[in-house]
Amino acid sequence: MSRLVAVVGPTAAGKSDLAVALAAARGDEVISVDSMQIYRGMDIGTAKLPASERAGVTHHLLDRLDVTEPATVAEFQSWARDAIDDCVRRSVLPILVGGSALYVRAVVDKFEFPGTDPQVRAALEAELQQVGPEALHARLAERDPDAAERILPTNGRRIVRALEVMELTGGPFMAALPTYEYAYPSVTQIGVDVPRDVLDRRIADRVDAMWAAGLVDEVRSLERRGLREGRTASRALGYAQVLRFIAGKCTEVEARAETIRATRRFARRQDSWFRKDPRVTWIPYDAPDLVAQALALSDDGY
RNA sequence: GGGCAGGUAGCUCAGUUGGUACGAGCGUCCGCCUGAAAAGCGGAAGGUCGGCGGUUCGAUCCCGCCCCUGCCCA
Repeated sequence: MSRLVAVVGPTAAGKSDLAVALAAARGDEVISVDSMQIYRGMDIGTAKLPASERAGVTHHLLDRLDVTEPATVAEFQSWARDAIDDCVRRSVLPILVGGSALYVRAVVDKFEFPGTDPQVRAALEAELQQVGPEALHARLAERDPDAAERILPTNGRRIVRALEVMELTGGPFMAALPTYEYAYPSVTQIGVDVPRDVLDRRIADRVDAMWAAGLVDEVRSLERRGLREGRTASRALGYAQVLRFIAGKCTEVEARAETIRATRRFARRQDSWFRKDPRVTWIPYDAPDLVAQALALSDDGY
């Protein structure tokens, strides 16, 4: 019987600290479910907990990829499941911490990804550039009306993926998320609840702190390691903006302001994603007994 | 005291040669999302067009006065 706990919520809510506290309390381990902390060298901008603040708790799935390597959900899913199995085998409770909502669901829920093929993908993407999303959408409508119905004609990305899956599998593309169904016998999802105005402030403060901590230098050195060519890594909040600044496309002040704006937007997207999941139990971020409450919830699985 | 520019959506600004504000970007709110998800995409709500008076069938746009902001002159 494998149990697991997941700490979720928007960025800057305090998930990492809570997860460490939970793990430290019982000698358990943390599994990071984060699409950007997976990158080596992306530390400041991803608010990766420094080893010194991990209280000796083992963290899985940090620093796995090079900045030039693309990250993908499907791949991450299998890594995370391996990490979970590894913990379970040793009778350690895996504590997932994740702000990447789709990643969390892909790990925790029954979630299967059809394959992918670089060739097919590249061809479709080239075509998207050429003819635009509407034309591709029209084609999708012929071959898979249901999918076309669910995907807006302006969303090139999803249209390409749908067509790719069709070519690969010959079957239709499930253009909708699966129902909530855990892939493990006992899962506890704990949400860290922060009011928006407070969160907005925390985000601004954190971005300022990142700048003070040397984010710009971090990006410069990662740029030398190919960050700019990294498909996913180059898009990370803060990194994308600093890259623009370094390229002379905006001022440093603008880059920082834009990072704050973009992070807030992101936090709202995360929030609406996690709020939708009725299985999440929310705890106020400033509850004096936050850790105790979370521990109690974690025990419900016994 | 005089001159000039300006006062239009929460913010920065377009615009109407007088006929119900086509506004835009950002922000805000809401939603979608299956191999880029810290990505990608969509929808909505916001305005007595600085105030008062006048001209006019009708003024945000014309006239007068006033208030506010910035710059210049004295």
